[in-house]
Amino acid sequence: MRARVEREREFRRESIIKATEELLNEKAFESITMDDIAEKSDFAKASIYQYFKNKDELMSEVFSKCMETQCNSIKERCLSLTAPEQAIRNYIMIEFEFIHQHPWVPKVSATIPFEGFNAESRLIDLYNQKKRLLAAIIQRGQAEGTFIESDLVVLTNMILSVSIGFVSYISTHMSADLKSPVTEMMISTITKGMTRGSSNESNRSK
Amino acid sequence: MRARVEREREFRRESIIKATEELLNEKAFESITMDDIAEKSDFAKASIYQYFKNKDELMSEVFSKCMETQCNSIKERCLSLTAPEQAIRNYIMIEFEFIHQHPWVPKVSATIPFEGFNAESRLIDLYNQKKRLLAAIIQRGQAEGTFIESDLVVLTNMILSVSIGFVSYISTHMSADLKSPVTEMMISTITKGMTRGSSNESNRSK
Amino acid sequence: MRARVEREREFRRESIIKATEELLNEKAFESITMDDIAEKSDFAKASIYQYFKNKDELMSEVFSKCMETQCNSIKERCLSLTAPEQAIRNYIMIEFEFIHQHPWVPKVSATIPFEGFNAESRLIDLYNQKKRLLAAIIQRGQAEGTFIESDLVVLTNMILSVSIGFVSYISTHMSADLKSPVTEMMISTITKGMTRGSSNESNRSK
Amino acid sequence: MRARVEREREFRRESIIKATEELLNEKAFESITMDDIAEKSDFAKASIYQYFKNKDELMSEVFSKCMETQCNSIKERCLSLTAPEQAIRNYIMIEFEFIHQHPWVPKVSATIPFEGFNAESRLIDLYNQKKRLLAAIIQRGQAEGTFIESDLVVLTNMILSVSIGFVSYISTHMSADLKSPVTEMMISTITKGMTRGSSNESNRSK
DNA sequence: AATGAATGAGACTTCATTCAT
DNA sequence: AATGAATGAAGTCTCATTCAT
Repeated sequence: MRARVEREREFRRESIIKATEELLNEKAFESITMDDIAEKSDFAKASIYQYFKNKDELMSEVFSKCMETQCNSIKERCLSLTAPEQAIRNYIMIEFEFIHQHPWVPKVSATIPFEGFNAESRLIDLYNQKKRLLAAIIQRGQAEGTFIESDLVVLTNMILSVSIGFVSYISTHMSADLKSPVTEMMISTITKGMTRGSSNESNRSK
Repeated sequence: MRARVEREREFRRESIIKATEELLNEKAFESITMDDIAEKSDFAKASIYQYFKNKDELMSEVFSKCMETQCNSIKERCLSLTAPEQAIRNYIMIEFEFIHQHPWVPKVSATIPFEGFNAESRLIDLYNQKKRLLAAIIQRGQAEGTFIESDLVVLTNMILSVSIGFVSYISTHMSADLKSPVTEMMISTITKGMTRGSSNESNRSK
Repeated sequence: MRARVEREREFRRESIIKATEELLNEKAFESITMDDIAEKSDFAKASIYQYFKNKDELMSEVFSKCMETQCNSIKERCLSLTAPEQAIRNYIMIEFEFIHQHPWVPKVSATIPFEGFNAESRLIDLYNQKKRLLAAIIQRGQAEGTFIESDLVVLTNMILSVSIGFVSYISTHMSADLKSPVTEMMISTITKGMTRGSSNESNRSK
Repeated sequence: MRARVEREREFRRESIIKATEELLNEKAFESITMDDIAEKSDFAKASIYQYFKNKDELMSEVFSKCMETQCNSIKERCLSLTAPEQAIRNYIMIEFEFIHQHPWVPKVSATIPFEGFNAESRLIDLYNQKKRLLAAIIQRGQAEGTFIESDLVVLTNMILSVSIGFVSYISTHMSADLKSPVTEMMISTITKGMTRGSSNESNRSK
């Protein structure tokens, strides 16, 4: 009864989010209009305001949805693992896959938080959650003596940033193949960069 | 006589570009209005159109100016060097310094070329020039046997992308200090990643 | 249901067209602004863009509407007639009446097609249709031996032009009375000019 | 001394007028900008304001110049003639020639006086002068019994208007040849229309 | 709940005219 | 006298949001 109505409402909300995502793959964040979204989602423009307070909220929701999914993937495929090295590999792989499904994210991330965009705290929370998840992986690796002992925060931020860089490479220069040797090479480089006894032999020997 | 007038005109042009650059540090590319620029540059809005045909041209000019400067730096500080490893270090350092002076660039780069923005070919040319310069550095390193022998194009794109990642790190997490150990660490990581006999021992041994 | 909404929309569209027409009686085509139209039609400026893509389209529509009406009048009151002489008289009378209701037309016609105005082909089509209708009248008159045998195209264009001249007279010098002897005199002059055996006795005798 | 300066000033004034005239042949009256005129006349835009108070004055001057010339022609070639019929023929011929040299005039005339254009009284005076000249020709013809005896004012306005019509034909459909039989035919039609004993035999006999 | 219609606010751009040298 | 520079006012068009049914 009530439940079904509620479920339907949620379904329509989702379909608007989906339409927006599709648009994000086609054109730049700020040049997407409510008209675009209305057309793509097959709702009247005014109807969208029954599901989202305003454009900013809608956009927040779109981004949140993505990051939520990603956070869940990280939890599932990285945190439970015993081997820290493999966990990091998986983490990077998740970033790669992610970019594959949401190629517009790097563009948008680069401009968020930007002035005038009232990201709800939820979005920022999610970003921090992802960071904490990554930190947890690294910390475990350090505890087990697998990873180098640099400052945890620094290391986390670095991995995060390097990933963005690689991901930018992926989204710009590679079309589809996540299994290509280039991917493997990049993953290796990052992993080695933080594993004791591989790329940091020199450091160690000092 | 003529010369002075010309110089003054150029000076005013520059000051508009400068004002725009400052705005780019404050807000996103597409939400900067001609009114903003007018106010910041202390001209009447209409006056700006005496120096730039339209908003796009002005923006193009701002970007071009930056990339030109950067290309020149690369030429000066990387190409003449004998040691390829040092050249690469310098290249990365230039990227770092650059981001220091133009923190808005990564945000903008991530969204350019974006739909609807008619970047003049000059902008694209400059981007390609930078790529060619980097390729030249790498090629020399490969020729001398210093760098790993992966495909030149792949390697170039990778360095470019990784730099963007690091640079994104810098712009997000570090305030000012280019001399911090973190910077050094990042540079090392990249450099090692492409130098024979260090991070790629394993590859070599294969 | 659907039909009423549709009808109402059409009604509002018409009312904008009407407001524009009224303005055309007050000031020149190019100095009418969208603000003028908005005020006259009692819509917000932005609303007008829901009914017409842009100013040019609106203007085209206004012109087309007029010419369409005129073409229909010609069809009704000239083509079915048996006597060619009467048909021509009616044609001229229609031009007179037309100018009475749309005094701005000669001013606008004189400047259309003018540079920068993207008249849709529809407008040009209508103009040509009117020409063809007139030609048909004349041709019949020639076939029946009533009209002089000059080249059809030349004759058509001439009548068209002379009408413009007379109409310009009407719109400049006469206030309202279409039944004045002057009108009759002008109609006679034109009609005689093209009827065999009246003004062209001399030609005939050659 | 002074005189030469004065003469030079006049010369430059003329050259601006000439440039404007040329532009009038290229594009519509209201879309000609002071920038256009500046470029065409090889003056700086600001300089034009040293010769003409504003755009309207400049335009007035251009039109006046033309009409002045035409009035002079009429005086020379029509008023001195003894035969009224020939005088009218010449008058029409002058209109034709005029349109040949200033094809933009009909377009402009059709929109003058238009709102917002402050034609100085001089322009209107000239227009009235032309009218008086034509009236004088007709009056003489009537006095001598050559022309029909309709009301002088009406007849004058008619001729004026019909000329505009023919001239519109000329400017639209004929390229260059003023000597074509069509021209002759049109002149004949008008002349006959107002000469006793030709096209108006029927009237007379009534 | 859904939506066609309406709109205020604001974006970019143009242009006649004035200012300052 | 000549002109490069500056600009207020105005024009066209867009868009997120609200209103009314």
